[in-house]
Amino acid sequence: MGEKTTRDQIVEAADQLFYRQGYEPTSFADIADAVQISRGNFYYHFKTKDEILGAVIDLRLANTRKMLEQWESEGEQPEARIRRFINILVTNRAKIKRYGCPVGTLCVELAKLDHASQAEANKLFTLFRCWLRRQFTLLGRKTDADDLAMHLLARSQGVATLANAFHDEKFIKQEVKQMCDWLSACAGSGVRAKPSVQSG
Amino acid sequence: MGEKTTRDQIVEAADQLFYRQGYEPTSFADIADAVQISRGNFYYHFKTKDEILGAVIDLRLANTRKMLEQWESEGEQPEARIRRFINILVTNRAKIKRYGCPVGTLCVELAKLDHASQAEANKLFTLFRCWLRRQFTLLGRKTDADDLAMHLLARSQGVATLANAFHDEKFIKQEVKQMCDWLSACAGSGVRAKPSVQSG
DNA sequence: GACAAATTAGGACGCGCGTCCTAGTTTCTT
DNA sequence: AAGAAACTAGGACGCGCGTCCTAATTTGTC
Repeated sequence: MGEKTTRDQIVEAADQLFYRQGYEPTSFADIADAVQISRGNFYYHFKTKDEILGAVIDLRLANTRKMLEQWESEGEQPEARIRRFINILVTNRAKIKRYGCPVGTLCVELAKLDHASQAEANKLFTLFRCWLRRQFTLLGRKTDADDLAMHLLARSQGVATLANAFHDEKFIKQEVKQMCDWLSACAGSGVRAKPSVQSG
Repeated sequence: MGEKTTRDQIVEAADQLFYRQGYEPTSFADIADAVQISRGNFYYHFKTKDEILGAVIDLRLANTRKMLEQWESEGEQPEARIRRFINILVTNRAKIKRYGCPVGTLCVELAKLDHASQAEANKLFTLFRCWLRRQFTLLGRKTDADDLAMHLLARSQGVATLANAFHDEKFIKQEVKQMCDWLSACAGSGVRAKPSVQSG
């Protein structure tokens, strides 16, 4: 029923803790405490810390895929879909202000640790990238769809990082508005050579 | 004379290691090994890990200040100065690809650790922010200078994060070009209400 | 050359970590 | 009801960490 398996509870608790504290600083004990189980029980489900990281990444990948598919199946125009992506920043602004972007901060940390799951975590970025690319293609920007996707990803990342550093939610809204304007211009301009310029 | 004090050697080694591995994952032993001194000697100069973090941040603040002052004193136009800022991404592209932005990644890590030196590290961002704001003001963008400064900071951050995740230097050059175009438009348009839109 | 101050070496400490084990309990299957 | 399988509890291990101490050595001063 409403009951979740112990394993799922562990993965979800780890997901939250990794987001809030980071992967390395989060200990087995932290997670076991959060789920209120013994470390022995924990060990039954996950033998190593890497293993649980893998499970957390898989969970995030699955959730992200689900979200993107839903956005795609709701019959909107590609422009509106991309706008949904941009608006995640606003929806999650409180958490972003406190903990940054869940994808970006994890990838940054794993890159520094030179961790084996780096590539796996980067798939989260790739997921968004490919989805955005498809939307831009549908928008008629065949030749530069990938550039536009990367551009938008980068801007979102930057906004999240700075909102976190300066603890500033207003900045998020401001930049989101600009990104939406940029998107409108993108959509209106049909096929072009490159992402080009905004005038300030 | 070429001889640096042990203390300076420690701080510089820590600076590098914190950048490459992150603060938490870097141990006293790592730093002592890099400088080839004993842990006891290390302890003579720095009693705690927080203390050395403070010294590293101070070093970065001093170096950054020096750099910005130099850019300002070399008699260029504000637009050219801002272009210098943007071009750090290209100059340091190899390191950024491997380790990300030294400022952004440190601030992200300290935020997750909820570390006491968080505010101190954020001064690095503030340094750039204020410097950029001044340049935009000189450019005639009095009313939105700070917005433009934040906008540029965010884009740089995003580019660094994604270049790191995707191990892509070409992306850096691409985005730098766009930022320079954006800057030209900024400079050309005189006083305006807000950063506004780029057309794709 | 003598004495103090600055510097260096290297080991000791307690703690928390990831990991692992074994014994107990619950749940499932028939 | 019985036996197997799934699950849980809680302690033990070795290691590396940040920290701290004391003794040796170098450097500076008169």
